[in-house]
Amino acid sequence: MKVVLFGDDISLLNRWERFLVGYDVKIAGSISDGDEVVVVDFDSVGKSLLEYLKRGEGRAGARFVALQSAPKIKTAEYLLAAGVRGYGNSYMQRVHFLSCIETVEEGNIWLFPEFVYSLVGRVGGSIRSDSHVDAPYFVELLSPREKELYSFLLDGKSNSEIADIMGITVRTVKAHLGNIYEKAGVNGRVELVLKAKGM
Amino acid sequence: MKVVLFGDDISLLNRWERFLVGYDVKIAGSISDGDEVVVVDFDSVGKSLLEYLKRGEGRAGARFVALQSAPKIKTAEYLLAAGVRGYGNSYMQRVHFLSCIETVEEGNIWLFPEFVYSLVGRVGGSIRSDSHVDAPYFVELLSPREKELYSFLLDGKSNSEIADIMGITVRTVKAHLGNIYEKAGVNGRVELVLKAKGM
DNA sequence: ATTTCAATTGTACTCCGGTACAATAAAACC
DNA sequence: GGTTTTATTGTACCGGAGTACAATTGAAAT
Repeated sequence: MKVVLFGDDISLLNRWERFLVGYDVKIAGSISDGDEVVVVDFDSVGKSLLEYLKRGEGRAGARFVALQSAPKIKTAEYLLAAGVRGYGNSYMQRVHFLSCIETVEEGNIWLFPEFVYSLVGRVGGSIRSDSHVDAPYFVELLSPREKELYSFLLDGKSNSEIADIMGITVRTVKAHLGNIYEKAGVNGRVELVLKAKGM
Repeated sequence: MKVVLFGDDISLLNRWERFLVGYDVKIAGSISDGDEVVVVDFDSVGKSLLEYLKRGEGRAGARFVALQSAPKIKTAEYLLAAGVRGYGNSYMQRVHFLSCIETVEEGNIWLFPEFVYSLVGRVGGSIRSDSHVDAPYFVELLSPREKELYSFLLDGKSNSEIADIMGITVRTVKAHLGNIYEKAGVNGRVELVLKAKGM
């Protein structure tokens, strides 16, 4: 995954770069477009980002994350409308910073917690306290060992990788998988993964 | 920070415990209240949690995070209304899991990305003006034909089924798939589906 | 005119996944 | 005690998926 950092505050860029050990990181002199997550220091170069987005350029690949020292709800709304995928605090902890990068890389939207909270507050009227909780799901029917294997499968592991991790043979992996498919009512891995989130 | 894990699924509790290296972790036999983050396997002990929350006990200290193998928006709404502070996927990656714990510990609300997205959608047109946010980013890079094929793949169709539907040969299906995998940066079907679902 | 991209297809091959035969042993349940 | 479930494993086989070689054609952009 490629991450581009953009801003005038060198110490902040260095901070982010330190968080991104193991990632393909570049510090950019200007906004450009590519298949990458672009983290922008909104305090120093917010104008450039807004001009760039207003011009409607570069909608093909880059996912923008705008970070600000004191994030505001109004700014969040504005940036979301402009197409930014992530917005939050420049100085947030590493774990949140990485979660933000991964979330945006996966195509989702990442927002600072206070904004999420405000969204929940705004739609509170439609959050019902008597909502029906869904019926049992096939995962509840799995044996402990089957569940363990299922989690590795959802990590994208192959049968032989799972066998290594769990200290069993590939043959046993297949046996468990056969049981899982039967309980889930599917015919193979792809169907199972599709079912995993009710897709 | 104290984290309590509660559920009947031992492999899942072990998974979470592995993520929480460096934290003060306890695996609980029942729900109790203290100044701590309580992570609950909603699939196995959801009833207990709901009963506990309905009784209105323990509002002083514990912050509850409910995780489920297939999180749903309705359930998110229900649990939020009941006072749960975090809700998401039992099998999410470590970076998101830790971010969730930290966010809830800080007094904020953590929600799985699809729900955040739905909240953004509900607040309305003052935020959303950009329909391309709908799709995972790589989808925007696909040609029309590739997109069409992608949709059938997400329906769980095999290569030969897709070939029949689209009136092309299996060879062409494979060629398009190869292109899609390259644009998505994955090595095969399962990885693609996992990526499509943001897991 | 040239280049690039999209769409299509063939041959060939390897590997992985899934299933069908079978089996044993232990634990839990009736 | 008998039955069921869970966990484990072997042999064998087939088919699907994915990739590496290659190619042609048409449309759009330069």
